[in-house]
Amino acid sequence: MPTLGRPRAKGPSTSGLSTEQDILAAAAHLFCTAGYGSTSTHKIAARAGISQASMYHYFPGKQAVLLRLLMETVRPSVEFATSLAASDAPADVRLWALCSYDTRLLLSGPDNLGALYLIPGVDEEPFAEFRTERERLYGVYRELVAAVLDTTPDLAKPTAALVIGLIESVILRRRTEGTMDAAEVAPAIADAALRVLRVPERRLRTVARTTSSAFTI
Amino acid sequence: MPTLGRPRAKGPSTSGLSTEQDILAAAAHLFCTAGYGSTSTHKIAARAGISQASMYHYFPGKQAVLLRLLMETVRPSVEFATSLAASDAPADVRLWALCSYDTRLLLSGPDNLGALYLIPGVDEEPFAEFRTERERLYGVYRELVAAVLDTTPDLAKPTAALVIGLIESVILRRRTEGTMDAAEVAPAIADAALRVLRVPERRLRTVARTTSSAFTI
DNA sequence: ATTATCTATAGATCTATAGATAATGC
DNA sequence: ATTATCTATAGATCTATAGATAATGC
Repeated sequence: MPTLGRPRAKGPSTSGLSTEQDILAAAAHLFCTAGYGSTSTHKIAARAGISQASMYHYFPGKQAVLLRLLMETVRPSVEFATSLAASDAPADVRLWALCSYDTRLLLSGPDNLGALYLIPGVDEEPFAEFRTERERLYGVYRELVAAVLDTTPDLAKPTAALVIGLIESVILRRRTEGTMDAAEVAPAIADAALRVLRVPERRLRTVARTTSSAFTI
Repeated sequence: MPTLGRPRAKGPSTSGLSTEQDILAAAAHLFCTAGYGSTSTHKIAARAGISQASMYHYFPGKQAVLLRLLMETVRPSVEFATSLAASDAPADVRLWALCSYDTRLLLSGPDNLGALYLIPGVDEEPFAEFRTERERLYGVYRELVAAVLDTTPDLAKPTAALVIGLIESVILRRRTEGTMDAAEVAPAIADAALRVLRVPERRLRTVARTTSSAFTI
């Protein structure tokens, strides 16, 4: 798009994306397949179709690229979770919707972006902003689980951790099994989450049917 | 221990372990905290208390160290799973035992060794031996889940994936939450696994009690 | 003599910066 | 003039090997 500046040595972007997006896409792919530590700024730039030095025009380093990817990955989940507050649907229906939405998200796109959460170092200071967002998401899970169990978010924490674990396990599964059918897996994960909360089978069948009509997922 | 050869420049091992074990322990720690790609042979050697070059006396490279760690990590699980075949306990009791055993294992030790499974590249040729062992473990999960559901291992595969996902989610949880109480989490995970299989609550309470007397876990 | 270690190092790779250049905009 | 790119490079780090050395074993 931008017709300004010196042209790329290896020809213009074939993706039609901005250079910044080319860098992010290249980094996403390499971080998810080769790993963060094994991915050099040179490899990212090469895949993005620019020189290594040009990457620094957009990002001060590899870490900044990762932070952007993390934020962009967690944001849709947080937005959907927050939007659920506006809904007046029952808690189990909302939880089912959130579980299946997040599972779909983790299974979508060409790269296993959820795997970015697994990168060591994400627990350190430079990524505090990401962890805050993720905690917001976890908070919604705790509130919904608490509502289903008819208890407080604090007491629901261990059970919410099981539910979150089920969702995030699709990251590992996508790693080992490869691409999966989201239309099949997402409802299965959401069902399993409610079963962990001891929601009766009768009620479960209603919830799954209710959800598709109450939300756009 | 080995009193042979030139002494270490930085003094003898304080761990009392063999040099090989020092290397494995150092690598395990660094792989789990800093990540595989960001860990150099120099850093491993430094932490093990030897020179970088000395590492090559024991391992032909970083990759060989990882393979050894992977094999040593998966082996106890496979052994326990295989030993379950000898038991005549009901399938749900055996599955509960396997789930809680594996969870305990993942929560044990100073390092989050399960995180080694998450390293990109483990799906490649040099680690085929590890994946074979892990498939053996997954096979037992599928058989037990099939027996509980009264179906075939092949049809039980998607449900077994949910159970395995629950177990392995403790790897991610240990990453974000830090050390956890295995005595509390392991039974909770095993219970959740059976709930995913729709085992009735009544039966679940019996299973949990039966297991502790039938197995050493 | 054998062994486990060491020091030294060649060659590869990686990061980050300096400074040049090839476009468009004014 | 401004911009996005480039080339070049210094300095750090990393891998893998060659060859020396400081112990014990025979």
